[in-house]
Amino acid sequence: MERTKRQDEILDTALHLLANGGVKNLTMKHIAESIGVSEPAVYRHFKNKAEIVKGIIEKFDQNIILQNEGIEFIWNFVEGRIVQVSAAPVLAKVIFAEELFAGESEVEDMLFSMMHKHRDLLFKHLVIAQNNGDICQNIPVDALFRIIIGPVRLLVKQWGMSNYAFDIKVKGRELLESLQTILKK
Amino acid sequence: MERTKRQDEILDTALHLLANGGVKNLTMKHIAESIGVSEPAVYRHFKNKAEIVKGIIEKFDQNIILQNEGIEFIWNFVEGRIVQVSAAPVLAKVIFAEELFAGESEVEDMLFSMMHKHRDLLFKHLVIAQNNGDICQNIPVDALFRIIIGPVRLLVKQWGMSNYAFDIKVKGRELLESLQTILKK
Amino acid sequence: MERTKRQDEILDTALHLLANGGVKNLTMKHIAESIGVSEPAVYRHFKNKAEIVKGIIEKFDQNIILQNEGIEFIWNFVEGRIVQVSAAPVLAKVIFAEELFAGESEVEDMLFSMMHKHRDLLFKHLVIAQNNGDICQNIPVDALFRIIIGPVRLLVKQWGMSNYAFDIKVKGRELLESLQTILKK
Amino acid sequence: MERTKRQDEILDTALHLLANGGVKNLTMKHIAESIGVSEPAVYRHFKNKAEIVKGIIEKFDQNIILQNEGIEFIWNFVEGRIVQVSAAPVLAKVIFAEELFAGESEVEDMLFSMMHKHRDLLFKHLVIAQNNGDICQNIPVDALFRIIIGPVRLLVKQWGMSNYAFDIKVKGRELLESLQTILKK
DNA sequence: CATGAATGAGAGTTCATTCAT
DNA sequence: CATGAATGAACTCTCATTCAT
Repeated sequence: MERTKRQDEILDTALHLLANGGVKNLTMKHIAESIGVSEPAVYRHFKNKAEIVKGIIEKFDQNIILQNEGIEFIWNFVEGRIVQVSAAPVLAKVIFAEELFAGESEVEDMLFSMMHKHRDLLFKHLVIAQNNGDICQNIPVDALFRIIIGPVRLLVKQWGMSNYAFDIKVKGRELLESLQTILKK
Repeated sequence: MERTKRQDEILDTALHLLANGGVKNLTMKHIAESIGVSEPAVYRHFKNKAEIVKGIIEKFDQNIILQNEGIEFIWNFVEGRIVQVSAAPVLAKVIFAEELFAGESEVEDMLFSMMHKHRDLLFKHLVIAQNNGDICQNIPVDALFRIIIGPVRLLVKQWGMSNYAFDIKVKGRELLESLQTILKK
Repeated sequence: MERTKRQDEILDTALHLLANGGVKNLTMKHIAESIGVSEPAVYRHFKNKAEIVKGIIEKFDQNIILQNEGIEFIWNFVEGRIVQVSAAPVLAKVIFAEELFAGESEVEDMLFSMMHKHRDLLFKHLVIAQNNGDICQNIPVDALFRIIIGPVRLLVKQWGMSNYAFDIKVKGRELLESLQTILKK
Repeated sequence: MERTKRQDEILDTALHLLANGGVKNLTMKHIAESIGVSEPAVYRHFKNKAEIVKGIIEKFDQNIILQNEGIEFIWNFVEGRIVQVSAAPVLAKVIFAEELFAGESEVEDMLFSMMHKHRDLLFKHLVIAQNNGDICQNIPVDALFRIIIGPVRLLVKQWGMSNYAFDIKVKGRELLESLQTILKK
């Protein structure tokens, strides 16, 4: 889905509004004001507000590097999230806040399927990693999944909620190494 | 803060509305309708909507059993969360959704200080556990914190988002044991 | 369907707005202004604009006197329309303007079933009248129906469009007598 | 007023929009979409929306055959309406719906003068017919006018509202013969 | 302790129209 | 001859809250 310059501008603005002030801050009026046009002008570029929200969600979808396999894929995925978020800090405030869109079923579906896509992918590579002996085999895959992704989500959330009070790259690396240490064998 | 019967009823209703339909579902009108009174009647029991939201947040505060120390405290805390949530499933849909209240600074502060209170407590006992040799010492405390709490939060969230599709007690136990396994020594 | 005083006031106002200025004049803002309250206040009394429109339509439904039969019923019906309209002249401007509500399917259905109810009733009594020899028998019932109702509708419409430029009771009586004259035998 | 091809296309499209969905369906956006151009493009061909509406109204004006006189003219006029409408069925849905344009005074005037022109013409020939003894003389001319035109209007309206559920030529002929029967002498 | 009625502010959206290109 | 982008005005409707009863 190709986007015009204005569409990108709107999505960017919307993301920022969402990050600073939550859902109740994400209004068409605020979007319009932020980019300096009238409200109806926004409708030239997005059919309605829902389309804008969906546009934001699409930004959450990390470009997963497919060339890796097994344990490599896992750590790459983790690192990728940290890089993605540190490159666009506002994301930290909303990327794991699925509840923000509760009640808007179309958006909920998007998020749900995105979550499942990622989970299935990670599961697959976790199994490969276990079979290759690159990761501990004495704990179930779903626990493994939660033990890896849970901390990453929490780290990102803390970074956002603290208004970027620490260096997420440093703490991200620290977390990654810690995970590698305890999940070895 | 003592609560009248009606106040409890309102908070309960509000929590359910929030869980099923998100923030945009938590309106004074819906609250009033759900408990079968008029809107002004709700104002007899709570000064305004913000007070209701704060009342909900207070419910999140887990009653922490203070008699334990070190590693015992940690695992108890984790188990406590699972018990709390399985006893009141709607909590699963909102308890870790701090973003829901973004923009309402008073509420944000409440959540922030609650999070910090828990974190400080866990930090303290994690240090004790490390000093006692009950938990691995080769990873930093904050990483340890994230590796324990992150997965718990994710588990609870998945349970809520899946509409309680699995037995959280079983998966909670599984997660606890996995954490104990990998964090030993 | 019992109506409160305010509801009657709103329906009355709405009817007048519709009559003077057509559909594009029938806005919630105009209704609110006309009765001297704010827009939201109107929503206390009607769930939405559609309910108001439906309320107006219900007013079109003539109270049909059931005690008559055959030819008596027919002429009574015709007279009833004239009386109804002369008692509430604004009706003349909208009562036969089914097209006003085109596109609002729920309202269209209401109008359609009301039209059919009246038509069926008149058909029944026209047949009785023919069997009794009170009306000419050499023309089909549906033509008879159109020859009686068509002129009544046109008369009412002309009265409304001319801004009540003539005495509808006089012209109504004239029309009635003319119909009786030509449809005799 | 000569019309370009594009202008005819626009008027045709507009007429269809008006017939299917009423006034609220007749928007510049819909017109533009229906003929596959942008909105500003429509303004190349008509100064504004009012001009388009006026263009539609002009289509209502029946080409009256002037060679007939008296009773011949009357029946010809009636037949002409049926032919006109059966040739362009969408007309049936709007041609007698003067209320559709209520509030747009310029358009109202057009309709009013068109109605009067036809009425005056028919009056003139009705008088001739009465003088020639071709039609009953014991009822006033305006009643006669309503008794002839009223049923025709109703027939056309019923045909449109029923979505052309019957053969209007058959029913039109039936109506015409019925009128001729009862108005004889 | 509760209600009916009301309100200002603001939500998302659509309208006819204009202007630079 | 056509478009993309924009706009002021207006639309229906919902929000949290207040006040007289």
